[in-house]
Parts: sequence; C-alpha cells; structure tokens
Amino acid sequence: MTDTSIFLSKMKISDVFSLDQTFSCGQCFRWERLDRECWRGTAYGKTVTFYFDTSYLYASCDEAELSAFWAKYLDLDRDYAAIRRAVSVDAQTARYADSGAGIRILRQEPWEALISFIISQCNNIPRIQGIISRLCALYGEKIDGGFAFPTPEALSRLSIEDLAPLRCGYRAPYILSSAQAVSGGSLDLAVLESADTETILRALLALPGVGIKVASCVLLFGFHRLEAFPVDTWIRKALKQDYGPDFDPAKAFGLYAGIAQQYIFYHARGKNLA
DNA sequence: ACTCAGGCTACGA
DNA sequence: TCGTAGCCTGAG
Repeated sequence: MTDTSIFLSKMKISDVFSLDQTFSCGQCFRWERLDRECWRGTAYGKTVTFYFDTSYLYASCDEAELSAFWAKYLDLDRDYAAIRRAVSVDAQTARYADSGAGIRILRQEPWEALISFIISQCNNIPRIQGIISRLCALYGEKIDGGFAFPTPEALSRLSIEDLAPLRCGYRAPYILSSAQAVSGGSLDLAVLESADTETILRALLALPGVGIKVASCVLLFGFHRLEAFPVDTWIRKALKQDYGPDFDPAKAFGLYAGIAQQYIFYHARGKNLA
C-alpha cells in the first residue's frame, strides 16, 4: 500500500476475512484489484476503495457510510464461522470451506446481477468483465470515480445495434428483453426482494435467456438467497469428481448451500488458474 | 483450424 | 421427457 491517507474509516472484523477472496471468487465482475487486499468498486451508485489488513477493514468513505452501507453490502453481520461449520458435512468440504474462509456473499443489486449473469453464460470471466465494463462506460451514468451500472430504463431504449460495441453476441437481445421487462413494470425487482425464493425463481425463468443456472446466480448474488446453489461446468465437474453421483447439494448443505457452492467453486476454479 | 468458456432455446425422437 | 445442435465472441 503506497497511500493510506485515502482511508477515512475502519472497522474491526473478528472472523477470517479476505477482500481478495470475496471479490475474485466469481460472484461479481466490476471490482478492481489495486493491490494485495486492496480493491476499488461501485455499488448502488457509490464508489469506494477498501483495504483489509489483520482484522481491520479500511475504507475511503466516512464511518457512517462504512457501518451503515458497506458493512451490509459485504454481509459483515453474518456469522460465517458458524456457516462454515454447518456446511462442513465431510472432510473435503471442510477443507474447501477452510481455504475459502475469507469469502463473503455480497448483497449486489438484483438488476446488475441479472444482467451480469445473463452476460456470463457460456463465456469466460475476462470477457464477461470486458463486456460489462463497456456496457457501463457506454450507458451508465458517470459518477465520482467511475460509472454506475446502466438503469433498466436507459437500456430499454436501446436497440440491438446500440449494443454491438459490447461484442456480447447472441446475449444482446436477452439484455434488452430484461431491460424492457423491468422498465415496463412486468418484472418488479423491488417487490420480488420480499417475495419467497420460489416466486422469484419463477419470475426470473420467464425471462428470455434466463435458465436455471443464471436464475440461481441472480437468486444467490442479487437476492441474497443463500440456499440457491448454481450448478455450472466447474461445479458439475467437482460434484462428479469429489462427491459422487448421488450427492444432493440442497439436502446436504441446506440453508447455506450457496455459500458451500462458493467454497467448492473457489477451490475447483482456483486449481485451474494460471 | 479447433476447442472451450460459470447456458439457453428450439427442435427432433 | 430427454438429449443436443447451434448460437456470438475471442483466447489459447
């Protein structure tokens, strides 16, 4: 860390925690790593830089914003140590949970999560990040130190050709469909936030380009439904190799299956990083 | 040239 | 109901 003077506030974190793990475990695509345990990003129209070091989280915002807003975004009030114990149903899961112990499931905006995971389908992470970054730069509102995620209204006014610079391929009409559904009111994300998980799932699956995997990611990362267990190619491989054909994640991991999924995903993909 | 990357849809049997 | 070709794009 070269310049620590930008950090106006700090907060003690007792449990194991890691910004590197939390922001690079595949749940988000817009946070930028400036240095070891130092990240900068935007959510809900606010921009912040974090630094974590030996049980203290430092933030570039004031104390009030850190404790009232970002602490919730980072899910810092939840007892992840207890959850790690709960999902450690066998020795290997316990190891995965232990090595990913610094992960927190962010409370991202449902709308951003929806579009981000539509874009993620059959795509690699660097390209997903590139597409989303171009989307925000082109159609997001410019805010202090970056771009906000484009609103449903802004995207609903666009055509397929307008999205051509994104180079998101066949996903472009999916993005427009969701934008139109949300801005037109047929899909009310704010109302869904207090609905039961099954209701949200059905609403998401009704959108073109949203299947069970994308919907599960939106449930977990956008609606913070921690029981959602997205199954992608990595998870499918890991389940097959490490858990056997009869393993039922929902049954085994229960209420916190989504957090277990992140531990397994982090482990499975981590082995395959350059 | 060819495969694959955190899928989904449409179509055929 | 189940399996899978085809879909945009770009890196290796």
